[in-house]
Amino acid sequence: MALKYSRQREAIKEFLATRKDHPTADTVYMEVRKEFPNISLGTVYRNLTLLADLGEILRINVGDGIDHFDPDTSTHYHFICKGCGCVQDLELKKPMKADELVSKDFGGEITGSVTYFYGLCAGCKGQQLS
Amino acid sequence: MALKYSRQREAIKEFLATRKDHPTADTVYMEVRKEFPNISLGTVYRNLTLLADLGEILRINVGDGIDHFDPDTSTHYHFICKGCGCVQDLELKKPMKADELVSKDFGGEITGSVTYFYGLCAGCKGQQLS
DNA sequence: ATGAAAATGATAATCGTTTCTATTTTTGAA
DNA sequence: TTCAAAAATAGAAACGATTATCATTTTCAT
Repeated sequence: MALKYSRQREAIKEFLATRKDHPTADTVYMEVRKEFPNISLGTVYRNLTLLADLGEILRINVGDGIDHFDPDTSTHYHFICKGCGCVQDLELKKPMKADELVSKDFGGEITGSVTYFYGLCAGCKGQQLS
Repeated sequence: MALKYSRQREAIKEFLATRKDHPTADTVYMEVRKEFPNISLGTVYRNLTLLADLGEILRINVGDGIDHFDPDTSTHYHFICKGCGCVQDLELKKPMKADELVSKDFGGEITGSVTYFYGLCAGCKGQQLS
């Protein structure tokens, strides 16, 4: 199971690095296909999963039932627009220390947490009808 | 689109009310089938979706790709065990006011947020091999 | 250059969920 | 209590995202 180089995987990683909009596997497929016209959708899925397992990218679950991928693995938060469905990165005044908030009578062990924010993005908020 | 009574919907709602473990549609199906042997899986899905839309139950997305359902619609948090996959309710010392944390330069509007906690439940923590 | 290990493309399979349609229930009014 | 329209059902087919299969191609240490 030693990792071997592949041009397709490199193209997938490089494409994702240029995007801040958290594309889906299908979007990655459509774009990378411009460079590799007969890359397989299976190859895209396989490599996205591999990169996520290696910790080089993030797989995020925004609630639309489709996996999105994020090249930024640093601690940050996500906002999902209920209007257009777009996914944006979000700055917090101070990062939440979620595990410190948990009541002590919880018998298990907290190792992490994920928070998603919902609402209307700047664009959708502007074109709202009243 | 006026709502009409149905025994199946009532059975689904009643069954869900007895459970604190956030069952999936399939689990609900298996259980309700004991009372209605030829209830359809489609009926279960249709009613769970309807009840969630009415706000009588909660549809939760724990990251395993399967929708779970929660009869408790009050503000509370969820913990997902990485060991056994179970979903538990979680008490916080004080509820998070997530939207207050968002930086002011965010142009959109935050209407809500969801937080999931991950780790090992009490049971899985106990039987851990070292 | 060679061959084993890994990756690929193409396609089939899987699985949770939704949709379809003909039939049955519910419900309110005659 | 009948009756018919509206809503709900069972059963099955359809769907869409993802994963698995497998024969072929690519990578890379020797």
